[in-house]
Amino acid sequence: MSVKRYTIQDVARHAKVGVGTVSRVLNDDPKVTKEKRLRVKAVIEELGYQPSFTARSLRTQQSNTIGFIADAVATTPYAVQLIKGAQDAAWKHGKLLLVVDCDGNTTLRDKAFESMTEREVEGIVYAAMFHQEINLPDTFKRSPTVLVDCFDKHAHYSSVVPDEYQGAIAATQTLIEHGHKRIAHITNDALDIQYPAPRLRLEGYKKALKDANIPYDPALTIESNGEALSGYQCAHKLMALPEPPTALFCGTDRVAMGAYEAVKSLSLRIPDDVSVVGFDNQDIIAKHLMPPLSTVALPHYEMGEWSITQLLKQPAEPETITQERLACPFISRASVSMR
Amino acid sequence: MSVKRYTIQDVARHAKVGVGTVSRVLNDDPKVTKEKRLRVKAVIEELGYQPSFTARSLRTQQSNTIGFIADAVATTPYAVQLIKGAQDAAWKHGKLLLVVDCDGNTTLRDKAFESMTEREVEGIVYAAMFHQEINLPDTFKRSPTVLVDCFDKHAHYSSVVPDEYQGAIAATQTLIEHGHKRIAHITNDALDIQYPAPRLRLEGYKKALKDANIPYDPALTIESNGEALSGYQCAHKLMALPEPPTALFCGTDRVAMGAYEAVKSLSLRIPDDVSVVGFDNQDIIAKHLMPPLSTVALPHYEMGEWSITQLLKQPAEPETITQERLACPFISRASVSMR
DNA sequence: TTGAAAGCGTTACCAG
DNA sequence: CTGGTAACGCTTTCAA
Repeated sequence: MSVKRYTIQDVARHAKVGVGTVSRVLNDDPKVTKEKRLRVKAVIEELGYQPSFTARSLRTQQSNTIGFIADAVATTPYAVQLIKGAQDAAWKHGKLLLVVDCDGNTTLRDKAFESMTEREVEGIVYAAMFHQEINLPDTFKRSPTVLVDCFDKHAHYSSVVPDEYQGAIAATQTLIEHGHKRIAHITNDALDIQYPAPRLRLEGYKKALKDANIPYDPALTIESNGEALSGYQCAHKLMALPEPPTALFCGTDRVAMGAYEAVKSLSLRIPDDVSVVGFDNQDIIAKHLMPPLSTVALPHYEMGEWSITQLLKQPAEPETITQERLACPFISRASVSMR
Repeated sequence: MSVKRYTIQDVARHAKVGVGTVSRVLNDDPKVTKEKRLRVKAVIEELGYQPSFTARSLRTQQSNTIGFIADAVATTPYAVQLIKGAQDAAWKHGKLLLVVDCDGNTTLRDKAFESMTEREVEGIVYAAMFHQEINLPDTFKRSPTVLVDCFDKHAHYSSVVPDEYQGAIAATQTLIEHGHKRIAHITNDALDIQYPAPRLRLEGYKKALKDANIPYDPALTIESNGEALSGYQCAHKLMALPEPPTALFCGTDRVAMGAYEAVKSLSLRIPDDVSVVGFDNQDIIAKHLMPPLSTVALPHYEMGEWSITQLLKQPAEPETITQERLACPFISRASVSMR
């Protein structure tokens, strides 16, 4: 299978030049005569020579490799976009990603970190699979690291998270602009637990209401666990209210999926009788629901991209720790209509 | 940020031994006196010394790194399981994965391949995101390569694909065991295109019917494009038949999602009035549909695992090219009931 | 502009 | 058992 590899020596010998010259050709050093350059390139071509990245790394002390540690890819489809964004950004800089998913296992996480620093990665991005506070051991400070979809209590690392608050405002505002006044909100988790997403989404919802001078009616916000079944139940409760909502702002697309089921079971139509918007933009749900679901997107790809960009400019300004919030765009499909 | 790294020389000096000894300690070479071993270990600890993987790679000529090229991760949530399976298997052997998603772009794919061989990866796994035939340039033969969820026309590489045929048999059989005789099949793509999945699933369906002595009724198989809306339309056509089916075997979970919608719009109940089974086991759909969807799972995690295992045993038996088919287990949820 | 030679941090061989 | 030293394949001085 894998053939014997030629070395720079072989190339030098064949081209009858010194290794230094070959190296210079490889690195596009201008001070090589055109003639030798051509000769060397010809030999490289002929031999199918490929420089050894390892040797180069050792010599230059840079690996052109970045570590990507994912928290719990297994349970979420978001990871893909996150990795993709990071990977594309890395690729643009000629770097590759070493990916490991530690699946919530902190021992594995720390070992992965070690394996990566051993390989002299130029930095590490640590990605959680949903917005949360995390606690990294101090070891991580030994390598530039940036956090994605999570943040460190003590703000020791740069981080990027979705702007849930703004996203919720956008969703609610859309509903308001469509003439809705009784807008319910099904939260995507119990509010007494400490995840930021459900809380921020609720606050965004309230803020949009307030800005539109619509009084906040506590009866219209109801807690789900983020799953479809729970969404179904919540929507039922909501629609059974003396003065039922005309629009449902669901904390999650999955919840929206359940809500769809509920309003349909009541022989009501979406969006004619009730408008619904989700949160997360899980393609597979949002696009395939009938009608397709308007929702707000989590900027996973962008967060992945941002993390690498941030990492790569870190050496220049090592002490700049940035906490970034990226916008959650509203994706308009067909589940919202004029009241 | 990243601190100055100590070298093996530093450790040797501090411990007052030769570098060779330190190296031996690092590699658990038994012939080192306990005393020196301890002393060296203490110094390593004290200094926080980490061996340079790069230097080691250069010297030993092995990178302990495997390349993973994904075809089009972006459009599918399956990728995650695939990567996870591969990564877990690699990790067990002390290897890490260099991941790049080339998004269907063959130029990018070939460049990624090159970047990887430059880094002297020990092999490459190339993963398509759905079962298909592919065509890799000859360059790939320069490194041990194994194919996942796809295969090479000329069988130049080992490959692993899901056993769609067996999966379809399992699904259909389950329906038959539940007393169904009029079982429809909504294919998950036009059958005149050359993807293997829809064809094999159809064949499995026919085979199961035949084994149960149920005559195959062409009116009961109908072509969808694999999407929910199409599934909805197909299901409607099917249910409008003079003698409508009592069970729907959908070529895709998404199709099943549409089919659910259709049967519900007819005021029929699942599974009481009609049973439905899907294919793919897309958690996010299958688990959250109401009722939860019985379906057949694609063995993505296992395929990922298999690919690495295969790769790592390749050097031992370089000429063994294996074409593997992995079982698609039937996942029983709540959408099938006794007739 | 170029070739020779000195490292980069390991491992592995070779004396001792 | 151990220390010294020669590679591994490259980049980068340093003279010429």
